[in-house]
Formats: sequence, C-alpha cells, structure tokens
Amino acid sequence: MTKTVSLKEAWSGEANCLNCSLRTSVLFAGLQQADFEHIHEPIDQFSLKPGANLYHAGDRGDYMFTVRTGVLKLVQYLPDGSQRIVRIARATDVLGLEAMLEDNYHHEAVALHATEVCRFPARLVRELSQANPGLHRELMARWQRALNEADAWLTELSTGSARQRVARLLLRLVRDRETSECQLFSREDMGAMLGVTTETTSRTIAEFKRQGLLVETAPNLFLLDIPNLRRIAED
Amino acid sequence: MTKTVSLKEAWSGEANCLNCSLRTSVLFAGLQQADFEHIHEPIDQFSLKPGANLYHAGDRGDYMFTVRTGVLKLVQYLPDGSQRIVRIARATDVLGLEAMLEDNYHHEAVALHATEVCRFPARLVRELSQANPGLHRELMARWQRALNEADAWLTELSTGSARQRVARLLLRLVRDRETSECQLFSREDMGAMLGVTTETTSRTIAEFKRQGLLVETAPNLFLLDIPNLRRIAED
DNA sequence: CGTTTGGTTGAGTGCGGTCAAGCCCTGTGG
DNA sequence: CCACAGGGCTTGACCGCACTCAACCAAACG
Repeated sequence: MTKTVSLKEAWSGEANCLNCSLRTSVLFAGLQQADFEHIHEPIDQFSLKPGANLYHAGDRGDYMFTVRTGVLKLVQYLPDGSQRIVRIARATDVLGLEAMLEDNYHHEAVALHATEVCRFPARLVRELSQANPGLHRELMARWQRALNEADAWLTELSTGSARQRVARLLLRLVRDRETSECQLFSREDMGAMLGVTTETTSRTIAEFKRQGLLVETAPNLFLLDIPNLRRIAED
Repeated sequence: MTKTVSLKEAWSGEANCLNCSLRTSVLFAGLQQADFEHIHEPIDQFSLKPGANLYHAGDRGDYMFTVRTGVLKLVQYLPDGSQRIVRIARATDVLGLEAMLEDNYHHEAVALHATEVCRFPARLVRELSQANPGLHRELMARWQRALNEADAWLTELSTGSARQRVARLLLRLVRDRETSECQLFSREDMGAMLGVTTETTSRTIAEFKRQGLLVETAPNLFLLDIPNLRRIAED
C-alpha cells in the first residue's frame, strides 16, 4: 500500500532561507540576518511524489519540516489496524513539532499531492528558540494552530451526516484561497478524514457532482458552489 | 441550561505555590524559589460546583488555570447549535494555553464534578517563560499533550461502533489510576464526547451494567471490568 | 493486450438516530 | 406530610442512513 520512497531519492537541493519566497509566513519569519549566520547545518529541500512517506510514526524525531507546496496527511492507526487521518498540512505548515521535545514522530506523514518540503534539525530550533523570543512565540503559535485544527476536525469533520461532513471538508479545502477551485483527494483518504467509508464518500461526491455543487473543470480539479455547499454544511 | 456562577462566588483562597501539593507535576514545576519571589500578583484558588462555568469561548484570555482536583469539559459549538466536547481536563492539566498568545478562549470550560483550580495571569507566564528555559519547555510539553489528547479523541472516541467508543472512553477514564473505579459523567455529556446520542450512550452503559462489565459500587461510582472492556474496545 | 487500481453504483442489512413514554430521585410548596 | 414538578436515566418502536459485500467501468500501466 505505502510506496516506500527513501528521502535520499527525493533530495532536491539546499535551501536558501534568507531569500525564501515563503520567508514572511514561515517558522523562521522572525529571525534576523545575524541569526541565519549562526545556522551551520544545511537546510535541505525535498520533493515528494503523491504517496511518498516523509516520516513514520515512531521514527526518531531529529528533524522538523516546513511545507513549501502541496499537501501531506498525518495518519494514526487504530488498534484494529484501520487508519484515521487526523490532520493535513499545507504550504507554510510545520511538521514534526513533537521533535522539539525530543519525542518520536506521532504520525505517518504521507504526501497526497506533489509536495515540496524544507527539512531542518530540531536541535537547531531548540537552540535558536532559547535566545529568540520571536521564534519562541512563533512555535507556540504553531502548536496552537495545530490544536485549533484538531478541534475543528472533531467538531466539523467528525460530527453530523456524511453529506454535511463531505461538504465541510470541501469548504475547508478552499478556505483562504483566492479561487474556489480545488484538487480533491482519493475517496479512501477523504473517508479516512471524515470517519466514513470509501463508498459513502464516493456516493456523496457523485451526488454533489450530479447536483452541480461540484463541477470537474479538469481531471480531478473541481469548482465548488460555495454558497450551496455551505447550506448543506450547516444544514 | 448552564448555571451561571460567577467566579467571584467561587473564590476559595490565595494559593501558596511554593508549598503546593501538586508542585512536582504542575506547570511551574521547574521554577526556583527565587522565581516565586518575582511573582507579585496573587494566584487565586477557586472551587467549582458541577455545572459551573470557568470561562466562556470568546472571553478575553487574561488568565490561565491549573486543575487541582475534579474534571472540566472543553466544549465547542457547531453552526447548527449542537455542542461537542473536544477534551476534558483533570488534575495537573493546564487550561487556557491560548492566553499565552493573547488570544481569546476557544472553548467553554465547564466543571463536570466538584473541581478546584488555581488561576494565574497569562502575562506572568509570558514573562517568566522568556527567561526560564524550563518553563518554556514545560509549556511546549503542555501544548503537545493537548494535541496528543485531541488526536486520541479523534482516533479512539470518534471512530468505530458506539459500543467501542463507550468502552474506550471508560478505559481512558481509569488510565494511570491506581483503582479501576470511576465516577461517570451524565449520558448527555458522554454522548457529546463520543459523537453519539444520549439514548445510544444510555443503552450502551445499561447493557454493560447488565453484562457485569460495569458494577455500580455507590451512586454513580462504577467498577470496571478492564480486560473485557478492552476486548470490546479493540473490536 | 490483460492486469491493476480507483471510482461508481446496486442490493440488502443493521446500527444508531428519532420520537415518545415511563421510571426514579430530588427538591419544592401547599 | 403528601402532591407535584422537573431532570436525568432507561426503554420501546420505528425508520433511515450508512456500512457491507459485490459487481462493473474507466483509466493507467506493464
């Protein structure tokens, strides 16, 4: 099921944080030029194909990651072997915060679309954050953001009918986007996000398409009828 | 529905952190005697009756809280008005972490049992954490703990059949406890934790009682058959 | 080409939601 | 003291949504 692609194969260069295009919205946003000069270890960039694994649950958390483009899912397994997606990460999101606490990773991190990430040593962040109130604060903000997401998944994506959940997921995918167009995930993954089966997800998406709430403008690219989806989401 | 009890009525004294009985497991565990001397603002203790509200979603987050005894629920409302409990807080847990970021509270915090909390100004923690790597680290650990809880609620308490969810909730309530005895919540609250209706929760609990998985030793105090509940929880 | 993988659709069933009634306990007021 | 009301828990009857199992189709791929 999981294509195993070692990160080595996915290496795509060394990052230049100082001139990073995401500089203003990224974890290191608050750092000064002088701080960057204290970064001796290299910060590498990786490209992940859909299905590629960034890290496994239980792996030693030596690194943290910033998503540059694309989407990854964070997956946890249940005692009975079934899986549940507990969060997704997109551009500017940080992955592996638990590495700050010298903890192992808590999830499987798997790319859903073509994805680029920057990797940096957790030790580096630990050191910088001691002296750097801005980074310290930014870290807390990241944790809080993850917590907000987790709460929202519980209240919005794990509550109500399947129709409502699918609608809420769709709306969530285009929030804070300029366009209402979005690339969907596999029905299986969407099901694992919503706590419903693949078939139910497929049926619901198909129904939305028939009702014109969802228009496929290109293969696997959909335009959303936001107002009507919102009606369904709130019921 | 919500009994409104102002915190003023619930005031039960001024805390003595240095000699706190929870000192070793609490947010301020890492502080030195010298640090405490820099705390000028008073740290107050409060007693909450079941149903009493500690803070409301949207209130200014000027304070953070440590739970001394008892249990509180953190509640979020859905667009349609129904409520979902996203977490519970028990002894040594910290409430209102979002106040660190000068954010408003994100939940309703309501006591489920008789509860005692300590209240301290968020500003105090912000200041202390600048200079105090231990506290800094402890804060991150608290955030991570909350996140772990959130993930577990999603995978354990919002997935699977109602029987499984109820069993998992019960097991969760006695984890890391010396005894397998525990005080349950109202069926309505348990339902709001599990994403099922009050009736389904009631039926399931009643069935567990008939099957001897749950023995009522005193009014609303239950002894759990952990091994068999675990069997149900895992399938 | 056949094979595989993901999406869709169908038929049947059962779990859990809904609506409603009844029970027990507590508190309240006549 | 009893009558009554109210809230929380339980139980019943009914129904419908979503799960299960299965077939089928289209696109991708060797």
